[in-house]
Parts: sequence; C-alpha cells; structure tokens
Amino acid sequence: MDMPIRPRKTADALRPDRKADILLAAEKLFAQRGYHAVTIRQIAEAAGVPLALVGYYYGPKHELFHAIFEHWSSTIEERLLALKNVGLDPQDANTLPRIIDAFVGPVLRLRASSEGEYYALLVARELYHLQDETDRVMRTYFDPLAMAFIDALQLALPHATRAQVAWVYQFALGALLHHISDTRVERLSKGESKQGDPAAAVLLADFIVGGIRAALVPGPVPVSLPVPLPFASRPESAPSSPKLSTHRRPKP
Amino acid sequence: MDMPIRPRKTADALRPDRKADILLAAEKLFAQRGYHAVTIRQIAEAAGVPLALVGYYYGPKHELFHAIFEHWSSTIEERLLALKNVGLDPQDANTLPRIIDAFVGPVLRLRASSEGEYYALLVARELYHLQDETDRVMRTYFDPLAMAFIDALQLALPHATRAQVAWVYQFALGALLHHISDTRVERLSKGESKQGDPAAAVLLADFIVGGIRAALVPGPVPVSLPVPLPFASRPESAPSSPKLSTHRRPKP
DNA sequence: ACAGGGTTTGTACGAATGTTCAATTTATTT
DNA sequence: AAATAAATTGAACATTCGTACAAACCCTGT
Repeated sequence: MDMPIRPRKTADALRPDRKADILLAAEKLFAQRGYHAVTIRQIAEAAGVPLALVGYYYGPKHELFHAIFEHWSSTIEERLLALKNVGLDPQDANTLPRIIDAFVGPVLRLRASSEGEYYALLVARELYHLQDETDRVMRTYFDPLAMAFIDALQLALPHATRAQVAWVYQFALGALLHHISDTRVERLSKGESKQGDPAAAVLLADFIVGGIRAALVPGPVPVSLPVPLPFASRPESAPSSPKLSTHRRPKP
Repeated sequence: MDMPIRPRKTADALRPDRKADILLAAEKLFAQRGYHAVTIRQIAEAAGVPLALVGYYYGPKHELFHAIFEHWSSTIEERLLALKNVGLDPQDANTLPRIIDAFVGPVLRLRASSEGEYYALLVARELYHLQDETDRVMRTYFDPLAMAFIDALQLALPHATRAQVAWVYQFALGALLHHISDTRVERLSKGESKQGDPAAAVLLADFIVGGIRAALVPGPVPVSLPVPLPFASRPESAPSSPKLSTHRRPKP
C-alpha cells in the first residue's frame, strides 16, 4: 500500500510543497477558464490551501500568472536548442521538414504529457488578448522563439522575403495552437477522430510543410484565385431569444 | 460642415439608436479584452449611455454577449451560400482552391471592414474557452458552418477519411483565426509586413490549399519525419523577479 | 391637453473580488 | 532550550461587480 506521495520542498522535508500546488492549480484553472474568469479563492480551493497563502507566495494575481511562464521558461530554451540542432542546409530538401518538426514536436509532446498539458493549453488560449501582462509574457518569452524560427525558415527559403516568412510562420503557429486547444474535432468528424491522436501530429507537420512550400513557391504566380474587392455590411438589428430572469425586456 | 451623424432607430426618428451603440461598444470591448475582463460599466461608458440602459435592453451580461452573435448570424448564412455556389466537382483541380476561397474570403473581408472588424476579432479570440455561453454560441452558430465546409472538402478529397478532413479543417481554421487576431507579424518581420496587408490573404489561401494537398496525398507515406516518443518533465521551481508592491515575499 | 407606453436615469442593494495584516503554528538555527 | 525565521491561518479591508428598481422623461396618438 503506497502512501499519497506529494512533491517535497527538499528531499528530507516531510511537508508538502504547497507553493507548487498553488502554481499547478493556477495553471490548470487559467488554461481552462481564462485569467479573468478565475478567482484566487478558486485557485486556493483547488490547491487545498487557505486563501492568504496564495498571496503570501506569489503576491498580486498577475504575478502568479507570470510565475507560470517563468516556471516553464526552460522549455523554451529546449525548443531553441532543438532548432539549433537542425542542420540548416538550404540545399537539403529535408531542412524545412526538420525545422517544422522542431517547431511542432516539442509542443505536441508537452500537450500530450500530464505535466505540461495545461501549460500548453494556457499558451494556446490566453496570450491573444494583449494587455499589460500578456504582452509582457509574449515579448519576454515567445518573441525570441518566434524570431529564431523565422530566421531558420528564412535560411531554408532563401527566395522568400522576411515579410512572407513571418506571415507563413504565423499561419503555422495558428494551426499548431488551434490544434492544441481543439475540442471540436471529435464532434466535427462525427466521432471518427479523437483528441490527441498521434496521427494528427503527422498530418499537422505535413500540412505546415506543404503549406509553406505552396505559399512561397519561387515562381511568380501561385495557385490561388484572384482576390475580390472588400465588402461588408452590418446586418439590421434583431432581438435575441428570451431566458429566465426577472429582467423585463423592452417592447420592440 | 457635417454634423455628427449617428444611426437612427427609424428613418424619420431623430433619436440616436442607443441600443445599437451598446452592442457596438460591447462587441469592441469584448473583442479587445475578453468577456470577463470587460465590465458593464465600461460598455456603458464607451457607448455613452448610463449603466442601467445596458441591462434594460439586453438583460444579463451573457445575453448581451449572445446578442452579438445573433446580430451577425446572417453573415454565417452568407458564408454557407458562398460555399453552395462553389461547383463541387471532384475532377476539377480548382474545386479545392474555390472552397478555401469561400472559407477565408468572407472572413478576411469582414476583418478588413470597419463594421465587422471587432466581430471577427471576437470570434477568433473568445470562443476557445468552452463554458456555458461560448459553447452554446459555438454549437448554435459555428458548428453547422464547419460541418458544411468539411462536407465540401470531403467531396473534393474523396480519397481522405472524414477524420483526416476534420483535422485539416481545424488546421486551416487555426491559421485563419490566428491571422485575424495577429498583432505580432509587424514586429516579427522587423517592420517589413503590416497588419491587414491584402498580400497576406493570397499567401494564406495558398498556404491552406497547399497544406491540405500535402497532408492528404492519396499515396501511402508523406514527406514528414518519423514521430519520436513522447516525453516531458516539469522543470524545478524558480522564483520570479520582484515588482513594486507592498507584498512581502517569503524568503527562499 | 391628456393618457399611455416605451425610454432614460440616478441610485442602491447584496455578493464577490483582490489584497492586507496580525496572530498562531511549525521549522530551523544558535 | 531558547531564539529566530519561515510558513500558515482566519479575518477583515476597501472596491468593484452584476443586477434591480422606482421615479422621471419623451414621444405619439387620441
């Protein structure tokens, strides 16, 4: 019969590491519900600690958020290292697939692991609304990573401009992040595919490599149709369906 | 000298349409900061109306959120119509590009328009955290659209399974949505590319078409590298940098 | 002018939020 | 064992939140 082993601060200490518990709980809740939808009380309850302990260890809420990314900053170093280990030979046709493999591989493994799944989800979902704290996290931790990958892609695609490479990098990143936070594919495929199927990883890598090659063909005109003129019209107002509430709606 | 013309409720009414003003302000703020980060008071202030008027017209906050998507539901009908106008001929090599054009075109035009830019941004950013209200919006408005596009792709790619098609659809959607809410490409390209450049639209369509074709080649083995085994380790804890606050941090 | 319904507004309620503090307990060092 | 430091806790603080309400306002048709 094994005891409920919990992480310790030091090897011989018998006290549970409640600081780490708080970070874990915050990571999970922020990833699932979003930063502003999560209260410190919910984090404390999920971590099994009293409310005041959260503030004691991490201070204000936004610093707790920042601490999550600081905690995982080493994985970014690893991703940069994996990229450096790719031989950047513009002549080798496998250079681009290798870059993309270094791009998607570590992220998908992180998402599939029990340790990093919520951190990966958090990155995919919560860094869009650029405000004070998300912008700081983005610039500090992820801009250098993106720059390194764009530089590598630029070497593998000498005929493309940096603007083009930056665009396709964002396309690839979008495909990757949306796949990570995807919860619809099972429904949309009518049950034929499941979340986290490793077959999707191969498909994603092929999608990105093929997409980059197709978008940045050295020749002049690619395969797409001509772009039409922009248009958009705001639809007329229409009332929404009612719900149970004491609220008395205005008559139309 | 032109007067500050504002939308009217009816053609002959001289009163400004404050109900529409509220919806506009909510749309913009929700898109920029996220649902939970926006207060009803901020919406009222941005719309130039007293606080109580928001509740008078839209009731609870989540109904105001829902009303935005109800307001734009006609654009989804238009996207479905644009898809139906695509001749779904599996023999025609231009069928896939035409589907993708019907996929990205209307969205990018909406994003580029002054009327729909924030709605497009809202869709791209705010529907990830599936909870009560976002899940309802997703299933009601966007699942039918996704199903229609997946059906069309299935027709254009008879050799692929529905699971594969659902996956690449999600990849394409991710690329599109991330491009829509992108604010980094200017920074990452070192100023060489600007947001909303129509050249990116062509690039995106080519990326998606090429990506789908590369991922779903009829032959057996595609171009990607073999998938390595999963691994991930949670890094050891490291303290974060301090900030100005009355909070006294614990000594390490 | 009158009446009535839709519209507008100031205000206030209870609940929930982030944050802080003093006090207590536990661990470590002297 | 005594002293010091760290960890832990309950409670409370001032704000801010969503929501509701009643009174006032405006417009239209009688």
